[in-house]
Amino acid sequence: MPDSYHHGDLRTALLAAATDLLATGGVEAVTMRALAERTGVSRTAPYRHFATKDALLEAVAAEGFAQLQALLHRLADEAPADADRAAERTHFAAIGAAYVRFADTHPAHYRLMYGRDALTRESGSLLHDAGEAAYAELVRILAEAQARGTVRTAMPPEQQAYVAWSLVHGLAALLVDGQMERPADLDAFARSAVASLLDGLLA
Amino acid sequence: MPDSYHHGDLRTALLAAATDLLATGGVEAVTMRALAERTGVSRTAPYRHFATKDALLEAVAAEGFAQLQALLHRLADEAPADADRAAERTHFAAIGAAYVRFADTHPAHYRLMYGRDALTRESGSLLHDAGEAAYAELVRILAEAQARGTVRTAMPPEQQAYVAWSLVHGLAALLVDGQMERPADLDAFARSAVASLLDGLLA
DNA sequence: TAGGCAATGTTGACAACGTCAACTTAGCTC
DNA sequence: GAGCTAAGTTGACGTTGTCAACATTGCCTA
Repeated sequence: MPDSYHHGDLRTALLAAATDLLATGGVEAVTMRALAERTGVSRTAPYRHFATKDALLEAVAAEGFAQLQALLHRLADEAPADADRAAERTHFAAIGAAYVRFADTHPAHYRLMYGRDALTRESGSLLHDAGEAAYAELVRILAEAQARGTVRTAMPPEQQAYVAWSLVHGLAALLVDGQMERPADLDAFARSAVASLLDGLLA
Repeated sequence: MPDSYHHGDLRTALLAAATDLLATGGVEAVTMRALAERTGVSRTAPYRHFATKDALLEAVAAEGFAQLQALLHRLADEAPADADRAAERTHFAAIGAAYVRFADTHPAHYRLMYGRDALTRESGSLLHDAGEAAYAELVRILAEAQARGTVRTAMPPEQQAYVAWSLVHGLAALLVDGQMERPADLDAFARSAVASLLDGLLA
């Protein structure tokens, strides 16, 4: 029912529009008014669905984390059945590279996910939980590998996960923030970086 | 000469005030008007010294990179004279931990340094050069170790530097963005993370 | 089937902010 | 001392986030 007084599903439309603007023009391009115009609605209509602009951005960021988590989950399930250590190592490297590729594909979105003010990140918040879930996925991956016995190390999986996460996130962040010269073969570079770390963790 | 029409050294005062506001209330607290008030000057006076707010923030960020570079430089020169590989490993780990500590001590400043829009990061800009210099410091550290022969690896130092930088930056970023639960002993955690990576790079 | 309530959307207004234009002041040079 | 220029001031404007008051609709109930 176009042109009706009520939109139908403004909330979803807003998130979609925000994601779009984000990809096109960065966070700065995401303004309440622009969103309203894009969704064909008046300036303040979005406030019926999001208390504040920050809340809306938080929801967008949370969506990003959900996607990322789903990606990791999918890849984790593709673990080689007959896992020897070398195969597992390669598999991990592939996951890490996929993580970096995600950031590389959605740079503005990725920045938003991690750039939100730390204050809006209190426990129980949408964003906190979404980020936590993505991290848990990493922990799970490492814990399963330890349980299978292909990977043995002194560090508990939670700690390992932080270290591994730091590496891929750092790589992604430097790339996305334009701080790093883009390697000729990003995928290969990410793989070898993760592989190196893995070798170290297992030493 | 207080209360005089001319301030004397407004540019410096502005940078100091900005750094202060940044530490106190985050980037959001840094507004042109607040800076003017802090330095006892009218709203638009800052524009005599910085063409735009972005330019001012860029200068603040560049100062941060300079500090970070100086820190790394100082630590690099403290390399153990009779370097065997174990000592060198410990030394690297200490540098990495210091890097993380820097971010932890000046969280908002650190975020500003890396969070500037990639567009303002063109070659030749203040910020670009400052970041580049800090990175060059890392490359130098690793190149010297390779030259001394204590560290041997297939990767060229520039690439190694990116990997190492990714790890410490990732750690710092996760911490500063409130995404990581703060480890009980941050310093020890950072050290062991860097040490693990090193082991891997040398394998 | 009519009435009413709650959800959703609209218009008008405001304050904060970045920034431009026009004007003023002070210090230094010739 | 005259005057140029760097540095500072006031006034104004457009953009943005957001509040308050009002309008419209869909749906639930009597």
